[in-house]
Amino acid sequence: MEEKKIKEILHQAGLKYTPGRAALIAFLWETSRPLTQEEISLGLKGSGLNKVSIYRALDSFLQAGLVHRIESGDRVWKFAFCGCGSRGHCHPHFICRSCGKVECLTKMHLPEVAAADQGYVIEEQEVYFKGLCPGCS
Amino acid sequence: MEEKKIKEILHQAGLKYTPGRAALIAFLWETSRPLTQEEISLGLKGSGLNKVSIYRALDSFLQAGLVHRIESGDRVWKFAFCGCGSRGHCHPHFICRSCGKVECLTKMHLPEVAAADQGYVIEEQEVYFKGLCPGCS
DNA sequence: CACTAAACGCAATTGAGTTGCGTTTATAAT
DNA sequence: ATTATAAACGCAACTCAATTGCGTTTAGTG
Ligand SMILES: [Mn+2]
Ligand SMILES: [Mn+2]
Ligand SMILES: [Zn+2]
Ligand SMILES: [Zn+2]
Repeated sequence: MEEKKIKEILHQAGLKYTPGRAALIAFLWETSRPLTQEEISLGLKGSGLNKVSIYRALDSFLQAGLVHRIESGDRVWKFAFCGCGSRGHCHPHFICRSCGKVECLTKMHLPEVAAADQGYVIEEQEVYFKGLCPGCS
Repeated sequence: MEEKKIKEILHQAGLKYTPGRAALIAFLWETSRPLTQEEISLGLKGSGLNKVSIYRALDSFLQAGLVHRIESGDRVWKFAFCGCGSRGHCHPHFICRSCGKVECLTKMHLPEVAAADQGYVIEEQEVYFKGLCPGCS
């Protein structure tokens, strides 16, 4: 992603532009798959942020609706860039039980939620498909 | 739940009958809502199992398909009794963003999964609705 | 250039869940 | 009933992803 676009995204979210955040966004963008903090740290190598700063940047991105957060069963969060603006999820995710990889199924859209029982207000939904990915099946 | 039924469930799962496990199953059964280890400990008071033993019992129940496990966003697992036998989930869950309560939407059934892209094997799905429960809306 | 709030790095902390290990108990064979 | 054995249990110590505190640096504004 071009620096200009990243500057625009951060500015629109009311966040300061920093080299670390730019690298983080670019990396999430090009990977286009939910990543753990550790994967991000490895991917960014020296040019990147501190572990704590990665979590804090991702938190602010999450608040701003720039990323979404996945918990795929092992109590480790994964983060993916998401242009959709919604704070929730706009597509289902696939989780491979063998290699643990998580994939955004961006081609699929979540159905409009049918009104639930009386009194319930449904604001967002989260859908996971679990099984084996092409590499593992 | 009657003791006889619990004995039968445990035997069928290849697990020993113990007072602690019986109390655990009975409590999950009567609560019929996903509970954390801490909630279970509080609910069972003195008559119950040690924290570690609760986790170990729940693990074996999970393997046997007697319970299912929910991760509702705060990195704390919740467990609910589930007679359906499947190791996965047979219904969606509702998560209240205000009070944190989780509910099994047993009246709703998960749709048959449409065959995904080539190579993917979908074994189970997990569906969460997030919003406000009747008490919080 | 000066100012300020936001962002950052490091070290220490938190807490849900796990592991090791010695003891107890359910279950089935004798 | 007695014994044998594997499963279940309790306690203490541990793991490790994520958080917090705090002093320092930096981006953005004027
Ligand atoms: Mn996604
Ligand atoms: Mn349920
Ligand atoms: Zn895989
Ligand atoms: Zn609520």
